[in-house]
Amino acid sequence: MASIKDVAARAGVSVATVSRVLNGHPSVSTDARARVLGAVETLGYRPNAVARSLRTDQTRTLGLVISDVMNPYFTELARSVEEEARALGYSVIIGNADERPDLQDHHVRTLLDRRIDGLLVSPTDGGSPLMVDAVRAGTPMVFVDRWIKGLDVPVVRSDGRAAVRALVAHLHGLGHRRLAIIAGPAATTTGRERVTAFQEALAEYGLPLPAEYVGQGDFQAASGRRATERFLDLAEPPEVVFAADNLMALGALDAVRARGLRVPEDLALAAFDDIPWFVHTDPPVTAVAQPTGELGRAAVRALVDRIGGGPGESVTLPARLVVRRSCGEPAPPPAPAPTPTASPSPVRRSTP
Amino acid sequence: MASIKDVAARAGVSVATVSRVLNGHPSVSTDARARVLGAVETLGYRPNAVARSLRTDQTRTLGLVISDVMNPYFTELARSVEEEARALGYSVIIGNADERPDLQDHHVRTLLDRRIDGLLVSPTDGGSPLMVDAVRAGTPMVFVDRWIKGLDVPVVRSDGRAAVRALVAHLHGLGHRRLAIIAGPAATTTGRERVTAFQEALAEYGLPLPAEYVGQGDFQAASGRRATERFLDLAEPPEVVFAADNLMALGALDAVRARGLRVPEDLALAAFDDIPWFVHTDPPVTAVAQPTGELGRAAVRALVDRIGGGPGESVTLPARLVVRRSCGEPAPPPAPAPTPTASPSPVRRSTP
DNA sequence: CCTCCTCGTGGAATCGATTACACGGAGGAT
DNA sequence: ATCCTCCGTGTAATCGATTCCACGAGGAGG
Repeated sequence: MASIKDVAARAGVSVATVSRVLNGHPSVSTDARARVLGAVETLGYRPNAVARSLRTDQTRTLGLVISDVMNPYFTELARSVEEEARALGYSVIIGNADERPDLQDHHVRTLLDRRIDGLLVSPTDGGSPLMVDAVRAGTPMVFVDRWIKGLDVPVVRSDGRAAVRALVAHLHGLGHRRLAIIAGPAATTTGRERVTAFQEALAEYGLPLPAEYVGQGDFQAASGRRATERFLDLAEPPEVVFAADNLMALGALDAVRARGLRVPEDLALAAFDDIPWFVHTDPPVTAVAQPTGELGRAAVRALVDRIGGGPGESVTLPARLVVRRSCGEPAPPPAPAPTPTASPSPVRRSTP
Repeated sequence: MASIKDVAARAGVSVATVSRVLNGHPSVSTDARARVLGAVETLGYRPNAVARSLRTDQTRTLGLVISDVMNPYFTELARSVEEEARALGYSVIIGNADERPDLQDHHVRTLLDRRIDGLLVSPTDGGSPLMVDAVRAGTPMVFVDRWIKGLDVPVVRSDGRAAVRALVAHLHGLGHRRLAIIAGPAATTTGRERVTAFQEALAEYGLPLPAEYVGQGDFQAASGRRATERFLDLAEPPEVVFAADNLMALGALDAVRARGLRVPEDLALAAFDDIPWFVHTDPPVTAVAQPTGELGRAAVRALVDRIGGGPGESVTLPARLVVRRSCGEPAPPPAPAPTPTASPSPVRRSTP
């Protein structure tokens, strides 16, 4: 592989001049520039990013550590992050933590070793010492979706409270009174917040949330299934199950089907996180939709701002309710337009 | 951030000794080793991977360029690739080409600039000059799923012919005679192969595949929708549509639903690539399942072998048919076991 | 005509590691 | 007692870029 020396030799100039041409420095004669460019062309020279990074102490790379790539929500997040980063001249290295703190640490460590310029994290747990140290050591970091308390790190996330309130209103309007939730891990902010939001919304209608109506899940399909089975075994099972993420909703669907029951007739179902597949399930699933793409882009912008020495502002965007058939709403009439029915429920604009 | 010099100073040894301790060289006294390890600990030192890569000319990083991260098949592939790579001591940088040759080139170029040790590609098109040059220049490369003709690069993929034959047998047994296919882009091997396999299987039953029963898609949902609409507009529409990937199957489902028709009563549906969601769609979709995880792992092993100077053997694994309800098969009775019904159709072992 | 700037250029230091080579001392063989 | 081998260690070159500094040439201004 040709190096800058080869280019310099072929162009009859010094490596300094080659570097200047490549970096657009003004102090280069037209003649020298042309010769260098010619040599670059004929040699097919490409600068070695490793050497460049060592010297400049920047890699123009961002790290993204997410909890589960197989979760469509995070897949979409990763995609929007990469797009925005590319637009700003950065590459992204994705680390998949699979909801495992040890794997999360592995990826954070590897990313740090590679001297990425900044780190985007959706923490799996309450915060490992490693991550805390990295923040203290001054690694530019931004949390996305989930976050860790007590760290001075910008957070980019969505506020689902209004949408959850709209969901409860929708359910209440359909006559449902016994509502249950499958919670996420208590170690994650999203795991706790969604339960709180649900509980608060229920309170507005004078509805209780008994302990046996709170299932414990881990954001994976299997746990949603187990929790739902437990609900169905109750002396007085709930009429509705609200799953705190899309995979657990899938597990719930499994559980209902395995017993030969039907959604929504025997048990209604709603989910946090909307994904394209929910349009095509049997029945289509009512969900709280996050502005995933926006979140990813805002997170990258905040991180790049931090890297540049800025404050890196936190951003909170509102989620919205998407009503489909899984809670008992009559199906929309078969229309030429196949797009999912957006709910007419109130949608509040964010204030960052 | 502490460097090797700081460690050397604190331990009272030279940088060479520190390096030797870190790399497990035998020629270090127990005393020196202890002091170095102590200094590493107190300073929280971590070797700079950038500097190390520059010197050793290896990054212990693999590049993976896939056609579409939002496609669950590729997501799963990426995940298994990362797992196997991690087990072998490598990191993976994923590039998402979004089925766009220019984006694919962008990622290949970036990856090459970063001096990744090897490249795993599922080519979007017939092969850009960039990729051809990289191969000629000696970049260790392995194709996975799709490949490019005429290059001496190992290919890890699955052979769907037996499964497609089993599918056609299944359809024929259900009485279907007018079978259509939504093909992938002709520029991809998988786009062409799946049509050929389908056509050959039809021929075995003396069934034709008229030109108007071959829809042209691009592996994205929208194209599946358009192709299906065209089929439905035909004077004599097909009884079955076979989509060459899962996203186009989703589009087909959309199209059928948008007309107020039903699957499988009005139009049966089958797909190439099985994904977890097909169990939960309305109706559950019959699909040809690739051993995705195996493919990812085999691809990594082949690539690492190449990197080590080995030949990097090609691998072909058989796909299998998973029968569900979208073609008219009666639903399996609601049983406690929720796992998808595996077909009893013949499965051939591969010969690499 | 001399001085001073500006401009284009090259030499060399530098980033943080790895590693070839040299060297001094200890221990074994003769 | 002498020589040869290891062994542990340090010095310094090296990877491929960027960039500070110095230097010579040429033009402008006095």
